[in-house]
Amino acid sequence: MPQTIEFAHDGDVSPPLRRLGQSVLLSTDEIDFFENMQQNRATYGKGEALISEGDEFQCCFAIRSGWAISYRVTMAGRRQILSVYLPGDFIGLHINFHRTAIYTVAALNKVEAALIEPMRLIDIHQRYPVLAAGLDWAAVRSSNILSEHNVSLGARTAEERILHFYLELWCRLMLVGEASSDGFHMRMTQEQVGNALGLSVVHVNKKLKALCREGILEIDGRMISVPDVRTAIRRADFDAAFLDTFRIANGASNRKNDTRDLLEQIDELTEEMAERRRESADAHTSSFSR
Amino acid sequence: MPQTIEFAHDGDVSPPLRRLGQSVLLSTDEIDFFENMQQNRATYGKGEALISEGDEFQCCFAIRSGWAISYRVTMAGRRQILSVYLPGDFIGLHINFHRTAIYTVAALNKVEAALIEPMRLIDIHQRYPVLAAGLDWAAVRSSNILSEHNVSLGARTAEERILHFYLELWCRLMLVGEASSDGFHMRMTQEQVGNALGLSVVHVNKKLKALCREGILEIDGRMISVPDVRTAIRRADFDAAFLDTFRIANGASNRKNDTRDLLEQIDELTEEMAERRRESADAHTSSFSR
DNA sequence: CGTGATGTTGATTATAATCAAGGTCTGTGG
DNA sequence: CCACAGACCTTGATTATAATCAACATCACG
Repeated sequence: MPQTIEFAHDGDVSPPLRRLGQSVLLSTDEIDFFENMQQNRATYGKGEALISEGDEFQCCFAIRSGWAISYRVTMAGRRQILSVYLPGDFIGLHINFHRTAIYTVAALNKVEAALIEPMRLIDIHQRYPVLAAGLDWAAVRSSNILSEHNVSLGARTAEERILHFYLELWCRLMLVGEASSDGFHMRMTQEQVGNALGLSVVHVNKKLKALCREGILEIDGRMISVPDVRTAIRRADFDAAFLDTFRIANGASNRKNDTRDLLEQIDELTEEMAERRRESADAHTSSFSR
Repeated sequence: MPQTIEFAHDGDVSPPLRRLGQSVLLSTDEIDFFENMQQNRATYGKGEALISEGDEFQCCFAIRSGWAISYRVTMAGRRQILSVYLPGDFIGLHINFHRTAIYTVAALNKVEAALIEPMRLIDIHQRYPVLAAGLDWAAVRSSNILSEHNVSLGARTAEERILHFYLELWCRLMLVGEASSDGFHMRMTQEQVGNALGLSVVHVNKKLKALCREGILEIDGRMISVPDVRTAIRRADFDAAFLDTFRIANGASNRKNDTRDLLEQIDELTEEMAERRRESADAHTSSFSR
């Protein structure tokens, strides 16, 4: 009940709350508490570090606007981007006790974040179980995204990786109302995409061009659109299950209808893919080796 | 206080408890509760699935003995191993609410696991905060390991990946008393190593041989040893920070001294590496682009 | 024994990195 | 208003890395 009231005007809701509200049914009490909790804010300019490798996590961040990335640099000097944080995402959840960061987090463009002290998180777990479940859920989701990236890096071709990555960003942005069925605004350079996908800039560029020539992607400056979602999903081996899009499709929301429809469509395609994958997995062998 | 008593005879302690005891100081109450919680057990034969992709997680697992892996299969038929679960590890932590698994978990050899229902986990979070913190910690660690694999897959050469992986397993096994400074028993085939590292069997084999020829690894059947830890760590770009080995080095334990010494030594080397990495990161540029 | 799983090796091919050079666009200061 | 610098994108040529293909060796086990 409180949900529909709140969601009647999505615009008044902070992106982090919107994300939580999608996976969990919050009471007005919890909503108030959570929104009030975001008073303590900070903004970061392009390239500025929110956390540096080796530092101690002082608190958790909830992104209210802008994009951020986490990355590590190998001794050979190669940079690996580990995750991309979009509006509504949390950074450093479950840092109840001080821990040193094993990666750096930096703003890709101007970022506004709410700072959430560890005490608050403990509070939540004791007093607001549903809200706590939502946060746990967010942590699990980010772990799932990490797993999916592992699959991309280890078992997909350059083309699949790139397409998969763009589809993932598109879906995640739609879920927080920052993209429509028309496409999305890409805020990473091709070099950064390469650093996320373990590919060189040059290779990213060439495959991107090839995808455009084939009509699978459309790129106009930094605007990305996907003319034929169905083939794109197939070509990318994209299975949206790891993003939990389906939960939203069922929940009430005043999200523009075309966006919701598209997400639903993607979920259906995902189902098909999953089935086909199960079949081929069976065909592989009875045991699990190879 | 209770900790030293318990740890006076490590052998009587379940591997999962041992792992938790390393990161958190448990009371006798919590220890009793946790050990009693593991009555409900199951064993799985080689290749048997603990969880299948698409299934709903019914409960969380705590590995008491044996090795397990989680993996996904792409539509192209490539298998990507996401994580390796060793004795003392948890699978599916933070599954308070039912979720469908996005990967399959299968036993590599005979596995004995304790089944922990979601209710128990909620119990723990309400009644045993320290134990809960230990479990949270374990979840964060497994996420960190996943991140490290991302770095390997995206930014390290085949040789580095392989060496890094072997060093990781060795350290993790030492932490639960399943390996010594002499080396460890490898329970994965080269094909499985390839599936974990995004490499073909053939390539794994060749690089492994090359590492042996160079005297960096010694392989006798399935026994692996590392003659010169220092160079191995350097060659692998190995930074043990993601495994939290240091915590143990400080804690009381009757682990064989040579093993503890070795872990301490590895942590020191890790520190050196981290410093050098920070320097080169600074040298890179003031801003973060490239 | 023979069969299947695993490890080993060389030859060939494919994929992506690296190198090199130029192009476009944007913001800045003269 | 123009010249310039810096960031980003684009393209072709060359090289390196790892995949694939194809045998064969070894071992454990029924």
